[in-house]
Amino acid sequence: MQTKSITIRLNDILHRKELSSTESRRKILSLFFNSNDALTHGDIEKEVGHKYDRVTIYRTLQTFEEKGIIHAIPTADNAILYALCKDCTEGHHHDDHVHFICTACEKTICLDDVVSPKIELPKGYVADNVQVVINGVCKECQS
Amino acid sequence: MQTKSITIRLNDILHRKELSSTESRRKILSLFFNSNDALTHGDIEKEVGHKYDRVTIYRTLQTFEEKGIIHAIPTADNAILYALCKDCTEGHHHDDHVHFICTACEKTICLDDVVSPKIELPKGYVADNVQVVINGVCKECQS
DNA sequence: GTAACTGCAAAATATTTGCATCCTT
DNA sequence: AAGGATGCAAATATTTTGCAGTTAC
Repeated sequence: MQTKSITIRLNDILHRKELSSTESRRKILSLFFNSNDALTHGDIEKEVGHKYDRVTIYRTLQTFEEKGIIHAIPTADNAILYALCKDCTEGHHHDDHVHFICTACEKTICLDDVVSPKIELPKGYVADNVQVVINGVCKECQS
Repeated sequence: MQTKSITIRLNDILHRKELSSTESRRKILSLFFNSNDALTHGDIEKEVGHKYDRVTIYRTLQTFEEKGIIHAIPTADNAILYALCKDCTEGHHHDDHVHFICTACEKTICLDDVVSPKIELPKGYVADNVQVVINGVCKECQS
């Protein structure tokens, strides 16, 4: 049975991060797995309706980010976007891939295979990580 | 007299963008000229105290951004940072330089001379603009 | 059983809107 | 004088905090 094995997988992820496997966490985590694009707090709230408290969603996203399950994507407007991490560990994110924001469908996508470039900085500056966000038109929206 | 010539310069910028030159706009614009790093709404509010209404600051920042006087810098936390534009026109920003966020002094700096790299995207994706935000330690904060 | 997690209430903070008044041109 | 800009009040939205009750392990 498909559903059961997914639940096991979610349990597994949570336990590896030393988080207890609760219904709300499994549900929110599954939303990320079922979505190709990044999600905001608002997106999640819309999806789950009043099933879970808004505060729980805030706390869950924060916990997931701290534990390296999801990462925040910088955007110029005020919404914090989150997406699944590939290889992040607690307290240390390795999301050195490019994020693509489509101006047509408004979706934000992790281009996991496109790594951030090395950038030559002026003398005295030391880079820790490089975040790249590209605006444009995505594959799906090309006419 | 120095002060007067600065005022003239601010007037000039505002008039070129077809904005009337008001005290609050000149003040806020001058803050950007006097700051090396990017500013948030909150920074500006702190600087001007209760001299101008909070709403005026919101509206001024929005107007400045629309007119291409300042640009918003994407960050992963919830604060929108603004910095002066170099060559932006109304409705079209050309801020293809790198932004540097120092993890020590927390300042965000426009590296105007470091341009965003060309990035090879997967088939079907078309880039409009490339935003690069680098976290690290800035020149001033190197021990 | 116990520590961790959630829901509820409420506080704190941030942002937007409408409208009357004032200022720039 | 006229249109645009500001200030104030208030509505709305967002995020945080404390605490009591519930759940996972």
